[in-house]
Amino acid sequence: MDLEDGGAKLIDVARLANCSPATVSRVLNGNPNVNEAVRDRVVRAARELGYVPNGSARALRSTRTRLVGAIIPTLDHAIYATMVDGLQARLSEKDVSLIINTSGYDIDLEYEQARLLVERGVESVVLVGSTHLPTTLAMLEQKRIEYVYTYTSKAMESGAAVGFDNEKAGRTAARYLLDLGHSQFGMIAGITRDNDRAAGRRDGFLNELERSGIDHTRVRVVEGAYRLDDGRRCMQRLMEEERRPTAVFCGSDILAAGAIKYSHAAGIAVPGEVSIVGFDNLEIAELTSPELTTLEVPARDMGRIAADYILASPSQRLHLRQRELAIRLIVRESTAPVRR
Amino acid sequence: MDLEDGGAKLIDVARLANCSPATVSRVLNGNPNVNEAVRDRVVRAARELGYVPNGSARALRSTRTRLVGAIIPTLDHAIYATMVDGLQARLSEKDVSLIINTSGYDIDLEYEQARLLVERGVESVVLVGSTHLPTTLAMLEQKRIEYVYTYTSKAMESGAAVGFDNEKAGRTAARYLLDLGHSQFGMIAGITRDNDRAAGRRDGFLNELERSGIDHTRVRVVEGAYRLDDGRRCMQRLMEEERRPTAVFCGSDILAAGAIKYSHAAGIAVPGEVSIVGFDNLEIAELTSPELTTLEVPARDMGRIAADYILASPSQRLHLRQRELAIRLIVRESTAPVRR
DNA sequence: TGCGATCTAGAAAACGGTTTCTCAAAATTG
DNA sequence: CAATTTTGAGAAACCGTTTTCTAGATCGCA
Repeated sequence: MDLEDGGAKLIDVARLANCSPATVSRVLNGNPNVNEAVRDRVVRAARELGYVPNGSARALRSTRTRLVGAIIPTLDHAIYATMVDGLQARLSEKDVSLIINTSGYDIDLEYEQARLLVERGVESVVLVGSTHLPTTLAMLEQKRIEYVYTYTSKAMESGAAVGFDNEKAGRTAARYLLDLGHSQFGMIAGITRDNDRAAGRRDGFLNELERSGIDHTRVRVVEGAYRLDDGRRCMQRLMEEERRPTAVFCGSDILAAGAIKYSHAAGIAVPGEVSIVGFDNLEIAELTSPELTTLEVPARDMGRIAADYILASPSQRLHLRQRELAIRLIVRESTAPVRR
Repeated sequence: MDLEDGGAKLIDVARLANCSPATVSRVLNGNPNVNEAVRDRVVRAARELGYVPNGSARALRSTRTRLVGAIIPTLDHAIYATMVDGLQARLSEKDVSLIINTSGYDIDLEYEQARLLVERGVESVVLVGSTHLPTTLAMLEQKRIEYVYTYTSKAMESGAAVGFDNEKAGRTAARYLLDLGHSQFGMIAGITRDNDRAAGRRDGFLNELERSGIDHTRVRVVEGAYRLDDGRRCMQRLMEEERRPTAVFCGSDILAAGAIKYSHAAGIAVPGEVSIVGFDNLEIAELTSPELTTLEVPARDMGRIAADYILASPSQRLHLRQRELAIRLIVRESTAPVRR
């Protein structure tokens, strides 16, 4: 009768070790109040039976699941995949498992996924950005589930945030291009609907221009999803305008790469005729020709730091609630002073 | 006393709906043997209380967790991230959650993660490639957990596989370059240790060359991790050889992109002096100049099909056990007939 | 030696659902 | 209309752990 169904249970270990289930539980959980000899017998018995505890039972009784959820727009974009990679790596060091869901930038779908995560008993949830359904947040709060915003630095009343200031990032791009002497601007933003980050970048960019006397209505902003082709198309629209921009800020490196592609095809010199700034500093920023000037987003760090927050004790958390990471301008070859 | 701890439980719903817990359970699980009126009361009560079932309790009693695990080398490489994206999307349509772990190409670490997944009660595990510790597989089998190999088409005795034939892929690359008239070859392989896929690609490449009378000892093979810089360095080593190759096959697009970068810097014309073939057909293949000739790996499809297998009933599964997907050669600009 | 404090470990009660068993009422049948 | 089947719903057992409660054994110390 050795071909057991699922395997040995705790009580089987107890029997083999000739002790009570309670004792086995204590040994397995590192409770010190157990005699050396017994401990040994239990460990041996557990190994012999190939015993693996039943997580559901454990979770049910102890009300601790050691489960974390993350809901991100997509794994198809390196910026999120890398964040998750960092998050997962750090969590798994502490035997915490990560359930991941992709919402495709849809906050209604996000709610459904959050609900499922709650049902699974996750103890924390990592979210992207700060645009979420009120019901989503209410549900998490009602269930006393920690949540962490990423890619944004503004935490709400409850919940924490680890990320950067998207508006400041937009301003940085504007400042840099202004300093190069540009005065004709265009922007290829990501889709800003339900996306505070894309919107923040755009607003920061426009605001900084405005502060330097450039009316934002004179700045053409087009939006595209995060695909190469969108970048191409958007750049085309920008360059077919009556007054061509000499400087274009893109909401992501992918869009920027597409913009460069289009420029090549259309015989527009980069950065000779138009300077292009990307966002993210993905590996591809080094692959475009010319190489892409861009803003570096600390994706992996965000994941790691979010994990640190989650793993911290409630008292430690207070210090970690709001964490703004720096974003750096990486100057490469796709930008130059404006040509007279 | 409304500020409840975690929220309402099933029994609270039962009380409010004035029925037994069993009935509530039936309603929530779509059991048809329940009167319309009662069903209505239960649904209403559940909504009113914001009831969310406790997954652990449910899993414990029903022995079904609706949890799937995936262990991949890294999320930092688009080829895996995209597969996971497809996998997750399909699974979540059926309310199955995905726990993901990255092993960093370390099969010992993979075992630890598999163990944790087993403990969590996952019903299936998605693995990458076919190189795994015997104990890992034994554990899964003993616990009657389905597992699926991806990125390889050879299933073992037990378990399923959805992927492609890496050796055939290597042969395809060789055939293509041979047909272009090349006779001096080099290869930049991924790290082949514990990596059947990278090794398969290399072997297929060398075998096909050998079949055409090219001694494999004359083909220099260097290995690099999957970073741009590794591609650069490897290409350098290849091109500093006495007899320079005129055709180089790279185990991934990233390596190929690095190789092209190096060639540029070193003033070696691509494809004039050396043809370069990549592998994966990532988005970056369109960004290099010249654009990269490469082999397309159906990453997203693998994820989706793996999900289909997992979601299938045991009887359906038999048909799906081994699924070989086609890989296509995408000819772009980085390859050309050998120069006389 | 005796008495409280400290260890050690077992018995039994949870945890929050699902499932089985049972039975009354309603519907169907001859 | 009686006998039989079907339907609807409750009572109670159960899933596999952890935790609380309890108590015997051992120890320290007066």
